Parts: sequence; structure tokens; C-alpha cells
Amino acid sequence: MKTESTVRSTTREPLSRERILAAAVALADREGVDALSMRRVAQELGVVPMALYKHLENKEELLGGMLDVVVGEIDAARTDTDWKTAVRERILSARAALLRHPWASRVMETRTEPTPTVMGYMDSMIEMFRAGGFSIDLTHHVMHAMGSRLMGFSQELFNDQSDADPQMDAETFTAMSATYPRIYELFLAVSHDEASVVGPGCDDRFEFEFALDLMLDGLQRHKDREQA
Amino acid sequence: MKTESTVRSTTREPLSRERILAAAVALADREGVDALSMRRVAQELGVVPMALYKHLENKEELLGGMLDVVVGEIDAARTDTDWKTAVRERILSARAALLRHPWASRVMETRTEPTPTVMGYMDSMIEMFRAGGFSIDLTHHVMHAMGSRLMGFSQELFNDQSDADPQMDAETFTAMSATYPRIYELFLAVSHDEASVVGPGCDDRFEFEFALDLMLDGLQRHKDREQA
DNA sequence: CAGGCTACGTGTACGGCGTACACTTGTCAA
DNA sequence: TTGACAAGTGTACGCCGTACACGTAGCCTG
Repeated sequence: MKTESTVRSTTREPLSRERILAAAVALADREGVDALSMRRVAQELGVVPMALYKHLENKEELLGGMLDVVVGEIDAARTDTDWKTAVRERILSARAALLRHPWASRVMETRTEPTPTVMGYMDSMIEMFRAGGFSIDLTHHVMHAMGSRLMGFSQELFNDQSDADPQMDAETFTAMSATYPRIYELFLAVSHDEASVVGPGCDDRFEFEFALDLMLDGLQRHKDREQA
Repeated sequence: MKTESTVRSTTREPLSRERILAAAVALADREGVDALSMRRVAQELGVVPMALYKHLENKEELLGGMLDVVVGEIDAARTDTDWKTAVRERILSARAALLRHPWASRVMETRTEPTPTVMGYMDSMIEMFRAGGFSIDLTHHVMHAMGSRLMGFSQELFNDQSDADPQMDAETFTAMSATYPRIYELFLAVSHDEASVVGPGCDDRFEFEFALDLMLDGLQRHKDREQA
């Protein structure tokens, strides 16, 4: 029947770059970036893998597009405060976006070329520092020094202590004290410290802001010295 | 002939974890980490892929072992100076090791669990701060704040401007000035600045040390405040 | 010296990946 | 009606990591 086939074809709404990216982001949020393959995304959309290639060059472009979605969630820059507050808040907004999409920082690290969206974000970040009175040279160094922190993340070397905690039995615990006495000592102190908070482990937000403020304060001093 | 086969079998010296790791590191140094597959490493050693699995659990362990090789190249901690000098020099030594093996930082970012070797390195790093008079709490924050910088690297968002430079034609250049005026301005200033150095682009070492000192100075201040 | 155990290297095979390329099909303008 | 064009399909290729069964050579014990 003509009508039915027409109905069916209009019922299944057509693919588009946006629909693909949304599905991919949702999949990565739900099952992690390791589960994200062209084939899997296609399956999620009820479509054959090669169909994606009508809207995307390749997987690289898919990943880039997904990052653009995340970057798009970062708040715009405030213009009604001093540079430090504005930068600080924006970076925390970026961090919040990355926390909603935990795969994003890892994908970002992997890529070599930034997308136009990311470039735009960097551009507006530069603008914030320049508007705050930073010289071109200092701003340049700042951008390097801040690095990925501008995007709201910093790579921790062992990021997963919250995971290892509960299953750590007494045996490995004491073994650790012999092999890595300093780490053990730190670990012990932190566990005690945070007894009031839910469970042991570090307060990630505090640690991030500690490091962020360390940098911002240092930059402030550099700027003041430069202008003096 | 018995003798010949005996000779042959002794001529081809047996595989070992060390030989495999060395071959893998050499391969990654030469052709990049993307070219590194179990099959490729095996081929490099004139052996069938599955042979590697007699000495290694899986590819994860191969990567971990490769990182251990790199970490093993980092100088030991000096004990004859103040904490800041000692930490600074050691981190720069780590950076030098990573520059010799450009794939290493990316591999490190990828992994979740640190190897015992890396744990040992972290332990000794903690020791340096503690010996320098940092409290346990502050040391803890320091470790988080320093993050991957402790291992001698920091992730830059667009790490490859030196590559894009030469082939950038006038057209894209002016297009950039319209789309990303602030990046353009920065770029222009930097290019001018470094005319004395060989070619344009940034002095990576300077940028790394700028950020490192920014952190170390900030930490110094924290420590002094704490002790006051 | 015989026999078997063990450590090490081999061969084959499986399921998954990204994606090239040739094909159908559905839509709409001329 | 037709025929061009865009969107989705199907098949296939060459990679990947690695499970598993199989030799085989060397040593240890009887």
C-alpha cells in the first residue's frame, strides 16, 4: 500500500548530524566512551552503520561533534565582574559540563586538532584575560599555563581512588604501608579527615578549586608586577 | 642436523618481558603509539603474536611496562638542596624523559590504574614535599594540584601549532583574524616575538617552566602561611 | 637412560572495529 | 513520466586483541 509505506517513511524521521551527535553523547554518557563505536551508534538509531557516513566524514568528526555539544553547555562569559571572578566562574561552569559527560575530558586529550567551536571558546577565554588588563605576552603564557584547566579539567594521575577504597582489604592496606609509606600516610590522613563527609576519598571539587585558585592568584601577582 | 637446530635455537635468543618492552618502546619511539599493536611488536621480534602472551597478560600490561621503562629514566631525587630546587629539577628530568618518548604522556592519560613503578615515583615525590616541611594535608592538596605536572607533562589544548605554522597560507590567516580575533592577535604577537629563535611558535620549555614555577611559588606561599 | 612435566613458541579462529564502494529506494523538479 | 539527487543499505576488506588447542625442546625424576 502506498499510503502505509509513506506513513512508515515519515514515521521514522530522517537522520541528521544533530540526531547522530545526540545519540552518541547519550550513549557515551550511559555506557562510557569505550562502548562508543560507529556500529553501536548506528544500532542505537536503528540504522545501518554506513548510514552515518552520509552525515559525518569519519569517527574523528563524530568525536569532535560530541565535544562541541559539551562545550556548547558551558556558560557564556560574565562581563559584570573582575576578570578573576569571571574566569573562575566560567571554568567551574566548564567543569560542571565535563562532570555531566565524564568521557569528554578523555576524548579531548586524545584529539590533536581543535574544532572551530573549541577555538571559539579559547578565543573568548583570551578575551577575558585581555579585558582584565593582561598584556598579550602574559596572556599567551597564561593560556599555556592553564592548559586543560581552561576547559574545566586537569588530569590526575590516579583518578580512581574512590573506586579502590571500598574493596581494599586490610592485607593490601598494610602491604601498602610497607611499600609506599608516604602514600599510605597521606591516604590515612585523608580518610580520617573526611570521615564527616560521605565516605572516604577526596573532595574533587575542593582539589580542583585549590589548584585553580593557586594559578589565578599567581597570575594576579604576575599581572600586578607587570603593571607596576 | 641436531647441532644446527641446537645452534639455531640458541642463536635466536628467547623472548622475555624485557626484550618485548624494549622492542615496544623502540617501535613507539620510531613510528608512534598508533602503530603499536601486539601483532606489530611480535613481528618486530620475529615471533608470532600469541607468543607475547606467555610473558604479558594483555596489551594493558604491555603499555604499563612501557611506561615503567620511561619512569625508570627519571633521575632520582636530590637530597642536598631545598625542596623547591629538588622538586623542580626532578620534574624537569621527568619532562626530559617524556620528550624522549613523546607517546608516553598520551599513554599515561589513557590508563586508569598506576603501576607499582609509578606508585613508587609518586611516593618519593610525596617524600620530597614532606621533607621540605609541608604538612600532610597541604602535601595532599599539592599532589592533586600538580597532577600530571609531577610526571613532567601538562596537556595543552592545541599542542601542535608548530606543525600548522609553515603551511598556513595568507588566506586562512586573514580568515582567522575575522573568526578568532584574539587568538589571531596572540598568534601574531608570538610569531613576532620569536623571530630571533628558529622559526615561529612557542618555546615549550619556557612555557612549561613558567607554569611549573607559578605552581611552586604558590605552594611556597601556602606553606609559609601555614607555618606562620 | 626412559618418561613425563613444564615452559615456551605456534596456528587457527572469533568477534569486533573503521570504512571503501557499489547498490537500492524514496522525493521532487522539469 | 522521467531522471537526477540525496539518503539509507549490503557486502567486503584489512586491521585489531586474544581464547584455545597444539607442538616441541629441555630438565627432573625414577
